[in-house]
Order: sequence, then C-alpha cells, then structure tokens
Amino acid sequence: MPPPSSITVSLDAVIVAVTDDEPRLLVVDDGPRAYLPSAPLDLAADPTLELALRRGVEEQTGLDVGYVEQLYTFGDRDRGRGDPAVRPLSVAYLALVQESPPLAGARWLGIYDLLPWEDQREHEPDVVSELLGPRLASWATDSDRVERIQVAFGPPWDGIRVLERYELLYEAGLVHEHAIDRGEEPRDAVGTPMRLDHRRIAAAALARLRGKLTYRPVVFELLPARFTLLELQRTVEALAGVRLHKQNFRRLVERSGLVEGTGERAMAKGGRPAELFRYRPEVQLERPRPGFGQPYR
Amino acid sequence: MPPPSSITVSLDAVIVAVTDDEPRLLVVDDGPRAYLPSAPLDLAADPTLELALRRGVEEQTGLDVGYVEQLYTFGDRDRGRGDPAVRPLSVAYLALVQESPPLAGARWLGIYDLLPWEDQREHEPDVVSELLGPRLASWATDSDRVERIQVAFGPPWDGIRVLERYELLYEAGLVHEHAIDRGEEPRDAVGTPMRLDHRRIAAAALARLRGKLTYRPVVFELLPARFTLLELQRTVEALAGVRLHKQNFRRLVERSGLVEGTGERAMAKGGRPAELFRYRPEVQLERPRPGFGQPYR
DNA sequence: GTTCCTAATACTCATTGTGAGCATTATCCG
DNA sequence: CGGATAATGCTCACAATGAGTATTAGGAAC
Repeated sequence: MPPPSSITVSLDAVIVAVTDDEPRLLVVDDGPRAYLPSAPLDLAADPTLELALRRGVEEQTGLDVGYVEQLYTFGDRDRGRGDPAVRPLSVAYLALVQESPPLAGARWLGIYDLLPWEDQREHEPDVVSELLGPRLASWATDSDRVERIQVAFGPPWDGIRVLERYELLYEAGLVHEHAIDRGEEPRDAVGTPMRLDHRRIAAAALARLRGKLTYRPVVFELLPARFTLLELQRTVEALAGVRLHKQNFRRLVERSGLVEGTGERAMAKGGRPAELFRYRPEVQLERPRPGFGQPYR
Repeated sequence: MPPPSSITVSLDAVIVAVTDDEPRLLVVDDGPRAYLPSAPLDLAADPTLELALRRGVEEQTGLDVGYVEQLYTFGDRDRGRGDPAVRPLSVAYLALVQESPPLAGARWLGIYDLLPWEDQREHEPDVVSELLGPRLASWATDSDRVERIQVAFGPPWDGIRVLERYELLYEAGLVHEHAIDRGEEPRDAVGTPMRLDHRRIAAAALARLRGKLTYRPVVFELLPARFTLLELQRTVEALAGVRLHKQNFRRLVERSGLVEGTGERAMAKGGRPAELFRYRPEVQLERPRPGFGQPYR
C-alpha cells in the first residue's frame, strides 16, 4: 500500500442543543452509522476555516449556527478507513444552538446515547458500575491500566475527563469502533457507534463544553431568551451530567449576576409558577470568569 | 491572483519553559523576525500529527519535548504572506519543558517581550495603563469597542483572555504585525513582533497554559524534580502574570496534596533555607481537578 | 372551596475556604 | 554579634459551600 500522496481537509461540526433536559447533537445519516455534519475545505470559496464550517453546515443541515468554536484537529494516519492514498485531516468545531428541525437526512441524536456512561444524573442503573466496571476490571491487568481507570472513572468523578474515558473504553474494546476499526465483527459494547472517529470527536466536544461551562456563560446559547431558574439548572445538569442542589444553585446563580429577573412568570406546570429570568451580558464587564464553576451539590 | 490550489500543513510548536522567573518560548531566527519551530507534515513519515511535531522540533532545535498538547489550527486565507497559490494550514501545539541550550539558530525568547502587557506582576511601569490605555481609549470610538476593551483589559483583569487582548491590539494597530500584514511601514507599537501570525499563536498558547494551570498539575513539567515552595510560587506567578500572597499560596499548596516534602533543604540564598518538595502524582487519584485554581492573592 | 400535589422561594446553620496580616525562626554576610 | 532575607507558623474576620427545614402559590382532584 503506497503512502498517501495528498491531504484532504474537512471541517466537522459537533452541533449541540439541549431539549427536554437531554443534550443532543446533530448527525447525518448515510449507511449503517451516522456521522457529523462535515464540509470539505474549499480553498477558493472559504476565506476562513470557520466560514467554511458555517457554509458546510448550512448546506448539509439547513442550520444557521450561532456560537461556534474550534475544538481539535484530527489527522492520525489510522483514523480513516477510506482511500489509503488520501490522508484525511479533520478540523472539528463545537457549535451551540437551540434545537430546530433539520433538513431531511439530518437528525438530532442524544449525546448520552453515544456516551451513556457520561450521564451520572441518575444513580440507579449506573452504566459505569454495573456494566463497564466489571469489564474494565478484567481488562486492568497491570497497574498502569488500573491507575488510568481510576483517574478516568473516579472516584472522584471528574465530568471533564470525557475524552480520557472514551479512549480508555476504546482501548479496552468496549466500544464498537474498536472492532470496526480493525475489521472485526463488533461484539458486545456500549453506546451507539458513529462513523470513523466521529464519536471520539463528540466526546472531545462534550469535554470542552463541560469545561467551558465553568468559566464562560455558554449555557445561554442553548436556552431561549427567557427561562426559569429550574430550566437553567436542568440544562446545566444535562451538560454536566450530574445533579445539583436546587437551593444552592439558585443562590449561586442569583448572586453571580449572570441573570436578572423579568417580572413575568412562567405558566405553572405542576407547581407554583416560576419567575422568568434573562441572561445579563453585562456580567462579563463585572466578573472575571462568569460561569457555573463546578459542583453546587 | 488565482485562488490557492493546494494546501500545506505545518506543525508549529510553542515550546515553553520558565527560567529565572520568566516564561520563555523557543524561537528560530531567520531574517528580521523570529518564528516558531515548525515542521511540514510528512505524509509518508508521520503516522500522527503529534509525532510529526516531535520530529520537526527535534530536527530544528535539538529538543526532545516531553509534555505536548494540541492548541489550535490556523488556516485563514490572509494569514500567510507567501506564495498565494498555497494555502498554509498550521496546527499549533503547546509543549512544556525545562530550559536547555538549543541548536544554533534557535534561542529562548521571553514571552513578555512578545506580550509585555500580559505581565502584571509589577505594578510600577504598567504597560497597559501607561501606554496602551490612552491609545486604546482613542481607538474606542464606539460602544462596542469600549466594551470589548473593558472585557479584555478589565478591571477585573482576567489572565486567561490573552488572545482577546492580542487580537484587540492587532485591530487597534498597536502591534507591529498590523502594519506588516498590510504592507505598511511599522509605526510605534508594543512588544517584539514575530513572523506571520506566530505571535498570535504564542498568545493562544499562553491563554491555554494559564487556563490549564488552574485545573491540571502542568506546572510541574516546567520544574525540576525537587523545588522549594517559593520556586513553585514564582513559576506559577510567572505564567499567571500576577503576584500571589505567599502564606496563602503555601497553605493551599500544602493542603492540596499536590506536593510532598522531602526531608532535604535547599541551600539558603539569602534567608532561612527552604525545604525541598516534590510533585505527588497520586494527587490525580484523589482529587478531581488538581491545579492552582485562580487567585490566592 | 377544601385538600393534595408539585415546584418555587425563603431561611438557617455548621463547616470550610479566602484574603490579609503579624510573629517567630533559621542562615548568611559583614 | 547585628542586620538582612526568607521560610514557616498562626490568627482572625468574613465569604462561600453543602445540607436541610419551612413557607408559599397555583393547578387538579374531590
């Protein structure tokens, strides 16, 4: 097999929304496994990488994404399974939107369908301890593996280590891509697989998002202009993958200056009606790193 | 001018060390302005991007870098000034090392020579308020600019917004690259310029490093195996660009579990001899985000 | 219209963490 | 021996955090 003789650059987008307290990302169907919206870099048409991405996403999904940030560039030799004469380079972006119906061919897919172990909001049927725990334990044949598992999966659980966890599960053969990449028959594994390394890219995106949440007011990109504090909390929880203590969350949010009450109240759905709040962009002028820094258990 | 017909991918490295309480980066001299060590991606020889980078750095500077992490990919049309038929794509990496003498042609350059306004450790001749303040003020002709300046330069000062500040100064014409990029004669501007957009890349690296400092034990990559708490503090201060309260810093560090005392003491240089400490990697097994989270004024 | 149910909001409280200093101790240099 | 210079120890007021308990306001069931 000759070495690759040319490079292709594609822009791949992890477009995230949170609906019904579930974080989702936009995928495109083609064949057995979904993939991320993607655009080849058009040297003539695209003055910047970000514009190339926006154009591609628009064409492929009909979405006009607002907040966009570059995530990571993937370019390892073994990442593709396509033409060996071409080396695919993928510049991945993270975009945040509010969910809207996409063009035919595209659809929203729950991030925790891809990465079920990342959802630690409910303790009951914990994928980690029930399913992965035993299998990881039997894979952990040396102290290095034992330690990596402990760092990645805790305790203490560190929400930000999404990519570390995915890569560990890949190595341990507990995600389908492991088998697929080596042409084997996929055996029992966890979560919905995607094409190529797109699930890894999604993991990188979730990691970045969880990190950013703590020091930049990015959640508001995912929320409507007005929202209740509980909606805000549920959205943060959905992304962080953990439950928060309601009263303490409210306390923090209110004194953080991130939001301000409008006098209006939301129609009650089951209980006392809540006040509607809106994001206060001026917070950026007042505090150094406005965000939802860690816990609030 | 025809559109570019081919893509070149280069790997650029921001290699950082801290010596004499000054953060430095490794640059290569060639012509009037220095540039970052860089390697073209060799499709045949390099299985992964990171390996390509390591190979390139080795060849160009003789350095074997340890800690490496991908930073950002730059690929905008206007970033080069070279052959218009080629679109340069640069995948930038951040590497952390302890300073050692490089090959001829390469040398260490103080990061705050590049970005003087980022050093807020001494208040006296503050580049921001003295020099940049007035010039930015006269550039701030609309409320959007006023606000961006306020967010970027504070108060409150946010150490992490390095890139924002550089880009603002670029737009305001206060760094040499602004003039150079448009073929004008460089007029009065601040800091040592670099080739192409390499100073911007350095700014991105410093931003990343400052962020990472707060939640991962990366400083220890820059320190010898044994160090005093003051050396640790000075290194953190050098990177963060701010002074910290000594006793409080010690308190935090000691109870963080990041380090442990060896019984040894450093030879005194002026005062009571300090105990030598070493990094405790096990901290990763115990605490979720071990680092030097924010202030400690 | 009472009674329940559910969620929003208000408050309390013990504990820990932070920002600022003062005090004491150990070496080196004259 | 008397500074000068750091390293270390300790205190203190105040803010932030983790966990609860208590109260209030609508909608729906009876």
